[in-house]
Amino acid sequence: MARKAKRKTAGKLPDIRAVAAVAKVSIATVSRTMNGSPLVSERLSKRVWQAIKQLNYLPNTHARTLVSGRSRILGIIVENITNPFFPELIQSFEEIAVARGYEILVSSTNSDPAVLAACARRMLERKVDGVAVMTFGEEEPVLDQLTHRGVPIVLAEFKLDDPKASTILLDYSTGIHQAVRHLANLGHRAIAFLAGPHSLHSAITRENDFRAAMQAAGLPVQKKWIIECDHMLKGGVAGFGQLRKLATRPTAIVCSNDMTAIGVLRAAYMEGLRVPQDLSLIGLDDIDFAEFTLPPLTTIRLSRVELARAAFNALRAQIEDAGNPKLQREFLVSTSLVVRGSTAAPPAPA
Amino acid sequence: MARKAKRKTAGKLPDIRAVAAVAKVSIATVSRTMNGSPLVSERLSKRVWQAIKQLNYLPNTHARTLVSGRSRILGIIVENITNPFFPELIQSFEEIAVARGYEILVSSTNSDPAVLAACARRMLERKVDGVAVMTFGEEEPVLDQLTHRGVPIVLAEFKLDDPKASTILLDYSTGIHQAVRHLANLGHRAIAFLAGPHSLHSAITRENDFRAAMQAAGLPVQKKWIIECDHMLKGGVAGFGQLRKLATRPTAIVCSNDMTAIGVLRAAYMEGLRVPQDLSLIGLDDIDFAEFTLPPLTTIRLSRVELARAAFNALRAQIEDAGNPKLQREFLVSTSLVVRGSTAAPPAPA
DNA sequence: GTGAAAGCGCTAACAA
DNA sequence: TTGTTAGCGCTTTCAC
Repeated sequence: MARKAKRKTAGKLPDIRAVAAVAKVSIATVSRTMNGSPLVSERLSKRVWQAIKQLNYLPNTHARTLVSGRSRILGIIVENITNPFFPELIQSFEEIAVARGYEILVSSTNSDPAVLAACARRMLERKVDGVAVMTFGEEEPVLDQLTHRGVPIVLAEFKLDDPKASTILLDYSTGIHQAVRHLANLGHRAIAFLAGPHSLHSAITRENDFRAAMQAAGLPVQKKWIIECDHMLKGGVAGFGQLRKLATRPTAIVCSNDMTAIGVLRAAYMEGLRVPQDLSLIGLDDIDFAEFTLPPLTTIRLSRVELARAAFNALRAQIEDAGNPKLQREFLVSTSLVVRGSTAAPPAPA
Repeated sequence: MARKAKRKTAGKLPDIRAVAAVAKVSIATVSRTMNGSPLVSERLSKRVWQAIKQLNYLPNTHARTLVSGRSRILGIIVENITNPFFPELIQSFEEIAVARGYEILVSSTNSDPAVLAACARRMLERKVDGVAVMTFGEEEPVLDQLTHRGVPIVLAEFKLDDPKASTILLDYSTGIHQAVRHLANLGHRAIAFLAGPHSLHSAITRENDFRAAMQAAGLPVQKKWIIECDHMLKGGVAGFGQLRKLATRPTAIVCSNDMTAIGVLRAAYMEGLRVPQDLSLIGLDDIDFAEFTLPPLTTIRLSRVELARAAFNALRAQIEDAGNPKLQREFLVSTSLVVRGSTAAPPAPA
């Protein structure tokens, strides 16, 4: 008997039954009201909302998820939350998702496949409705875990042959061609490229696009001037160091991302090299910082907002339009050159 | 009858019953095994784990949460994920939390109380076990929502008179005193302070500590040289602009955070002012970028790792040691000056 | 339109 | 040590 009494006693947070009791309706009606079912009469709906307010009731998402099978949680896995590109991406993604009634679960892998696997597993346990995999490479094997269980995913730049996987194609080519042409127009012929880690699809794509752009501009591609870095500040410093050791040196450097470029900026400064007078420099991403470096960085913009929106839309389509055979599964995000202060004509030969 | 058949059919993900069936034990034994109960014999435990592996079974956290009342999710609310200080903090917090079996839910408020309220609400709905509120101010009213429902929280720098609330005290004073003394030793007497927004406790504390440090160093505090900024890059530019308009100008600037200092660096450069020859500059936080600015930024380090650890420990104590009357509810994180290249002796008077 | 009732997958008494 | 069973709070048939 003490058992039954419990139900009535305080201490417990209000549940749907409490609301139903106050509103003098059934719990089904409360549920329907909260979920915006058109079947509920206005009279009852009003009573329900009032009871909800009065009790300060909050629905339990776990119970909801358990029965409905949908969590309204979206995962977003990024390569490295410490690279400002990603927080900016996460921010946009979160804004869009929250506005549409989704929660997000963020994970950063630091390019470690084991971490990725753990993330995927945790997201599976949390029953995410979809995952945006913004790691830009190295991910395929693990991702099967997700798609095999029917969880929609969206990848940047990599097509997975699975109906549950969508792809965001990044058109680096346009931006990189613009960058190389910009440099060529300024008079540069000796242009280096500090690439990202080859474990990333995106890094390889960017590098290939650079080669293509050089060719298109009729410029020679020097093998020694294409150096694999790590997309981090330190990598830029190291890459620049390697370049300096060479007998013949480039007059301009295109970097696979802004962090690398900022590292170069720092390294060049330490060596007494002036940017852009002695060396022209172009980044990629256009993170917020790019505008605040010394000099402000000329860079190839990759819009986080566009990317986030594409990722969300891809997922939403998969989730809410599941049956549709004509589902859009490919999205395109473009890039374009932003000219600031880190590029100029090459120094006159000595 | 069709109903019953369903249970056996494929399509469904394996649940605890499936595991029990394969292992030929009861579901209770499966549950106990997964949760590491010492009651399970090794013989059965082995069978269970094998079945789990065989079926590729993943427990449903929502079901778990629903019945146990604990979600093993920790919320972390930051002021602005776009300020690199916070991703670095989140990264540490996540690492610690995941290692201890917790998931994290991240939210960024952009200092908007309405957003904070929405975050708190969503976290309540997701039944988080605790929340680290790393917004550094403006938060009290909303936070009651959390504590009233028995959710432990930990605040930076602000004591809430609630048994469920813990506090992390940040000892800015030490670092700021070191900074001012460092400047004074170099010969500076005219030192400005670019403060953070007064809506933040931390900003006010930092400002007060600056005043105290100036006094302690026997230096005059000029009202006009204390300017409220916004802790963002742009704010630093603006604050520097205001300083430049003054008839008498400082020879050194201490900033309430690194972002502000980096903004100043940029603005000074645009005006042809050299740092540190013409102007000395000190930041606060020591974000990863600080080492890579031109010149490298002298700054007051606030360890994200320490802060994250303190936040996690505070929460864990509240959650897992709930009953304990001798719970530690105050934690201290220290700061200290890191001298790099943005400080030097003041220019000789003209 | 509304309500009654059957679970969603799991944990935690309690019984054996 | 192991199994049985009653819910956790909600959505969703299915009746009415």
